[in-house]
Amino acid sequence: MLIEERLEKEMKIIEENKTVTIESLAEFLSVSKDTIRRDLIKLEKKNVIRRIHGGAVLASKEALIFNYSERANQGNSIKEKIAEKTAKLVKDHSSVIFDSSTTVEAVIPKLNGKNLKGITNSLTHAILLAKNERTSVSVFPGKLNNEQLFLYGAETVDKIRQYHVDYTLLGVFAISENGLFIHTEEEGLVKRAMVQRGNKIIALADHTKIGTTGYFKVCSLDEIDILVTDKMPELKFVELLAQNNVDLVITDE
Amino acid sequence: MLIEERLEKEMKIIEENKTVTIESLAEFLSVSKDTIRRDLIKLEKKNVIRRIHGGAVLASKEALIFNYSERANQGNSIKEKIAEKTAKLVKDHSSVIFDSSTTVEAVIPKLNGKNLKGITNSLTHAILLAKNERTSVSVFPGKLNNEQLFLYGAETVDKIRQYHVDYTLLGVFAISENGLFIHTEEEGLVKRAMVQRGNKIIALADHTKIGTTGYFKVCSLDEIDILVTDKMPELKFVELLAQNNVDLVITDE
DNA sequence: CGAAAAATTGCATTTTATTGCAATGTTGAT
DNA sequence: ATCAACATTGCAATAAAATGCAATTTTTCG
Repeated sequence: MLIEERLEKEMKIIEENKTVTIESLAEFLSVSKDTIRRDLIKLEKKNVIRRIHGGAVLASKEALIFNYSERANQGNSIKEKIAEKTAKLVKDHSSVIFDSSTTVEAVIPKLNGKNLKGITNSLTHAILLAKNERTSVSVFPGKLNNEQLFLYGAETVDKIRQYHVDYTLLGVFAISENGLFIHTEEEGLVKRAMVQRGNKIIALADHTKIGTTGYFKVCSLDEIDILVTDKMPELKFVELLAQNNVDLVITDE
Repeated sequence: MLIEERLEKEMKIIEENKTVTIESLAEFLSVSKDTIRRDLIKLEKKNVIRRIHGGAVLASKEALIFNYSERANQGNSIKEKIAEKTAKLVKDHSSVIFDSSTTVEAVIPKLNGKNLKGITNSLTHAILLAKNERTSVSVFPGKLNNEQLFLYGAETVDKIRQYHVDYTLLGVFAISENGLFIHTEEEGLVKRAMVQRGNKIIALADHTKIGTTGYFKVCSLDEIDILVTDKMPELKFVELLAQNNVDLVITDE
């Protein structure tokens, strides 16, 4: 049986019964409990179930909140690797602004266990942050983008200006010698304000985004402190980063 | 049996009887009193019960609804009926403040199709509102309650004061001749500000909440305009509402 | 096609969680 | 104040979860 097929069967059973034991699933599907456990971990990562001692329950409310079609293809290893490295850069007991990108979102679960003050304009990020009980979360005000669930507008920008934090985590749409770019002004103005209010600016961008430009300029290269990416960029760009005092963190060794 | 299942059963029993002894729970569920004690500690941490010598009592009706019975009697509950009636009171093309109660949450899907400006301090409400494409949503800033995902604090209250809307939808914990009450100051201060900034205040309360009082006073009766509930209250209370110019809307006919 | 890389799976081992019991400390009704 | 009932704490037995490992299967390339 294909794994996907098995996961679907498991999901179906949990949906029908609201709860399930690992024992019963293992027996019903004729695989070991270990396999069931690993399956349930996968389902939990998609926020469709909640694991509990001895089994799992349906995560009805979570399911409502998170949009799975987008989130289903997790394990996007580039993003996960970047997230992993980034999480290590964030010291315990610090304050962090999280911008509303999906790369930044991937960082949040990796920060689990740290004592943080998290501030964000993304509703989904806020909910993920709230799962770490050691994190105190604040949310900026603003108009809500109904699709992507981030807050924006003058209110958001004004509020950001009242904060000052240790780190700003910035998801990047395009980065080049001309600076960092994003495709909408809406988000751009917010990101720009976030850059100005962070002590250490950490930009996250996979290699496909390096050397490209976009519509709205968020900031110039010298305004960021660290760039986390998956592959070593061209020498020319590496030198450019050095000239602008940007530390480069590469996930591939 | 899974622990979660046992906790649900315990909760159900407490819900029905308002109070319970450790002895009876231990016997009924065939586990030791020690286990019951530990379970009750868990439930107490979730703020749904209060432990007392020899047993436990229900913490508050509102807290109860937040967590457990919500899942159990989904469907045609009292809450749904109240939500249905409430939605009809909200005119198209109006602005609405939604407070963070689950009763108010139930109203949101029923507003689908209307052109609204929605403003809320609840992340889950905001996400539900965003599903209606004709609704523009704003979110108040503030500190996030990690359990129940609502925003609160001075920032929230300050921001509310900058708005003025056609309707405020208010979930109520207790209502009586003394006014409207909620069990935490955290939420109370926010609700109080919301009442002051709405043109028409619609309070939502099932019959069990009428004639009771709580810890923190949100406002007095004359500050609300409409009360939506499921059963006709005592004549005395109906008269009281009339004296305070509160319209009464009943779901049961 | 076919070899190398990656993923999957079950098993053994270590770590953590749950539970009941006993010893000791507290509470509260009379 | 007293004493029985209750609560708390530490402990040991058991069950489940996490981790590491090796065998097997599947996927990915040239």
